[in-house]
Amino acid sequence: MAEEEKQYDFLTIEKKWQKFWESEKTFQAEDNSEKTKFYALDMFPYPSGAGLHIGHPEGYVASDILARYKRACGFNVLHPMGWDAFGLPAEQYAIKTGTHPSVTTKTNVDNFRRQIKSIGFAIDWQREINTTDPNYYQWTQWIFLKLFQRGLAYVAEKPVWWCPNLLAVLANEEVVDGKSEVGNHPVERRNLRQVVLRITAYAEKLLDGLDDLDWPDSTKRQQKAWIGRSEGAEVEFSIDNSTEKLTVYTTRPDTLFGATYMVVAPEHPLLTKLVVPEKADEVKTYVESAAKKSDLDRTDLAKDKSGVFTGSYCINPINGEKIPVWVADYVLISYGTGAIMAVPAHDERDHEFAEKFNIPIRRVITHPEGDEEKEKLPYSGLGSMVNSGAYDGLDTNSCKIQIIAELESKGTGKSAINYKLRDWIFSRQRYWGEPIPLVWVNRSDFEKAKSTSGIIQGLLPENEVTSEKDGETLYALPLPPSELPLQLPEVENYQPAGTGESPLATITDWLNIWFDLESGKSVSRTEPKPDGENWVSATRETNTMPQWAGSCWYHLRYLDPTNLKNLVDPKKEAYWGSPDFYIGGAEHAVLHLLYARFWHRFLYDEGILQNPEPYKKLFHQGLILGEDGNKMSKSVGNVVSPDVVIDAYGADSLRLFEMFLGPLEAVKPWSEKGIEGVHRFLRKIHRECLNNKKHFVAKETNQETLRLLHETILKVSDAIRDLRFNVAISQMMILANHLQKAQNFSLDTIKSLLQLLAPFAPHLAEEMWEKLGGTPSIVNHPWPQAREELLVSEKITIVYQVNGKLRGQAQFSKNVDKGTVISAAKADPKVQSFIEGKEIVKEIYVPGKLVNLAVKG
RNA sequence: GCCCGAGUGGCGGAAUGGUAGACGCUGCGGACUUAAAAUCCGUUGCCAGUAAUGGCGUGAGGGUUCAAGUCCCUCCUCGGGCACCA
Repeated sequence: MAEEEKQYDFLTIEKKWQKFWESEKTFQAEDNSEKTKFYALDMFPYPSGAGLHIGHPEGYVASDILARYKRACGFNVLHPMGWDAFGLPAEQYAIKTGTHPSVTTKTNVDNFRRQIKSIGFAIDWQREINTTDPNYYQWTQWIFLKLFQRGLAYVAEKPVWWCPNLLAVLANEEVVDGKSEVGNHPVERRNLRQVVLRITAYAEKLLDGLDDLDWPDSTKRQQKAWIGRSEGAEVEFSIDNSTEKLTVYTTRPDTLFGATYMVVAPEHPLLTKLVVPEKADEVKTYVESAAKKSDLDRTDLAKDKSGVFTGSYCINPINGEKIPVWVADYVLISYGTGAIMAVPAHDERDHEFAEKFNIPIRRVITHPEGDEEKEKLPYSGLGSMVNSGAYDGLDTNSCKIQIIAELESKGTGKSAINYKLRDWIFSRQRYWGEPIPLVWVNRSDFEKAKSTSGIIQGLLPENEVTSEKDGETLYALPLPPSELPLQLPEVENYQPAGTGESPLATITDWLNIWFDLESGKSVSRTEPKPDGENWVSATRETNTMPQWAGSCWYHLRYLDPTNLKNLVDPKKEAYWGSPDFYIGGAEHAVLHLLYARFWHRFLYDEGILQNPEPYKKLFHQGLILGEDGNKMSKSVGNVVSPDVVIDAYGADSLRLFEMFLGPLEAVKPWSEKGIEGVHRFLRKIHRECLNNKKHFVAKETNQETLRLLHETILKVSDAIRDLRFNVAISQMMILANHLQKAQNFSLDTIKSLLQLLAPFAPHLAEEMWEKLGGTPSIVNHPWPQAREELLVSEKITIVYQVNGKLRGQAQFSKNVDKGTVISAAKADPKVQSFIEGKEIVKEIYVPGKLVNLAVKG
């Protein structure tokens, strides 16, 4: 019987406490609380069919430890979970099997929820959200309409990745090495009608906002590079024998005297006017071949530059020099003005091009240290100006300023700022996404909408949004909030239209509607036109939103997940604010985190939120690799499922080991043997807790035990705050090993250890806490406080070094003076053998730590 | 090519400029057991030595310092990001 009781029956224990937490609502966050809030957020998962693998919980365990720790410290903690459930896999499964994506999604969510619950997180499940729930996505649509109203959404033909196999347009991030990320199919470029969000309008704000964020430096750097701000000038070149002007953007106006040719991108609007008749055929062939190349080909061939002379010349505004204009695909139409002045002496790309086509290379900057003649070109650094007329002798930076001033005074240039950031293509030609709540009408109905008083009138952007369809210009009208959510219609076939339109384009009774310009109501055109003069014929937008949309604002919905009137109640938003801790993979460093910042800042500018930034503190957990050191993947067959691990060792062992594996941010391999180690540790805790012969009720009497306990409290608390969970666990192991060896120990001691352990291994901690007479839940008991005065012992060990090498040590009372220690060190026989016959040049004493004798000879 | 980050035993990893290798895994030896499992005890960086002990050791080389895994410079390897953005 005794034997049986000592078994660590983790499966029973874990189930028991998960039930307890659920029925007692232990982790329910309070909306009206006097307490300080703590909001821990995980990047919510896409519920795939494959279920959770061992990497998913890593971040969740980390945030859970913080959540439980903060709770024990008296905070009102919010730790929610939800599902980013729109996305391609469910849609592709639907195409294959005809199963509605919502069915697949529900199955997958149920499985993910079961798995996550089995790990025992302190999650407030009453706040669970799902981006595919119409009650959720109506607010995603609502935010879109706000963006539309403010002129931040428009429609344009955009070259996008088209995958003939998936029959879908792919986002850049879904294309890896010229293949689709899903399925690895070839992709090509195609111009398609897209809804676009004007994120570039927020470039400056998104850049500036980074400074105040407590984020990993590398992530901030990535966002900075992605936004890619540069300062320079726009310079206007007149075209010889033409009234047209060619404007270029350059970051190096100082090198203007070194411009020996110009380049326009193949797509440049002035190109046709620049080409002289003799060159027409050659240029036409070149432009056509460039158009056939994808961006990938164009960058792949970066090493081999190509281009054609147009036959035209520009006039350099600074010196009147005539310089030839070329067309070359190393200049991108999408950046700057799509044209450059080429300075081969001081730009690597221009240099390569000039060498290939024998264009003159003129140095205008000397290297500050260089022997001018021997110096290698291109040189892109700073120096002093030469061959630059009146600017000779100036340093690069002042030359920049003065040349811009001269151009400005002549009206042929001005300083300018450019960004690499492009507008965000926000539409997907797919079924399984949020429908975009716009309808399209003809010009006269649009004019009528503008002059019809009613709800629509007030929701129109300042500049109309138009789109060409079958030669006709259509005008976008928004649905009013009262018509949201615009739900996905049922379809029979999930296959995209194949024309580059989504499956929604094939559902004519959903697509074609009567639309009331006054109320924004709509009915299918399969019905008779309703009475009233403001009903017009319209078609719905058939694009759906990208998966990023739902995740742009989910951190807000957790604060108020069931609110039907507002995206979030302002009072709740004021209390909870933004997450105090946000954890997720570094793969989202740019896209998700930039898009979410954009939306959040926009909502802040709209006065809906109190704070401009969504995620003040961000952390990326490192990847967990397979036991073989490779990335876990089905094809390699090294995937470890949490279900299997929990079955064999329990959720507590899983949690503990994921944290013990190494630093949270590090990439580290899984190890089956390793989890046995932490499992043994838990068994040891279990055994020591139940070994009541060793327990006594009075305060801890063993000074060493007491000291070690408080050292452990201190170290574990610090380590949790610093997210150094592996170190925290090591320290608890040290204490557990000590208790195991001790004759006996106080109940206080072991109960304190259980409290420290509770955030890591909550089930076992609860069970043992209860067995030792504590009232559950353990998280409701205040976190132990370290008595630091106990950590200063009466006796200190001082180390003797000779020339920095350890040669002995001795114990002293803690108030010992320098002289005593140094003489003791010199008297030490071992130390003596190393200083004998040598001259002591220096005596170092680090109080309480060591003596170092520097000797010579 | 450019910008980051990281290199510590057989392995995962610890170390406010101050005793390198905590803690865990593995291996080895032992206790308990009829035996095994579980548990416990000891040991485990390398070289020399029976041992005491000594020498060497944090990717390589140099430097700063009484003292360097830690700071500085150069280089190598690995990982991540960007990559014709003028």
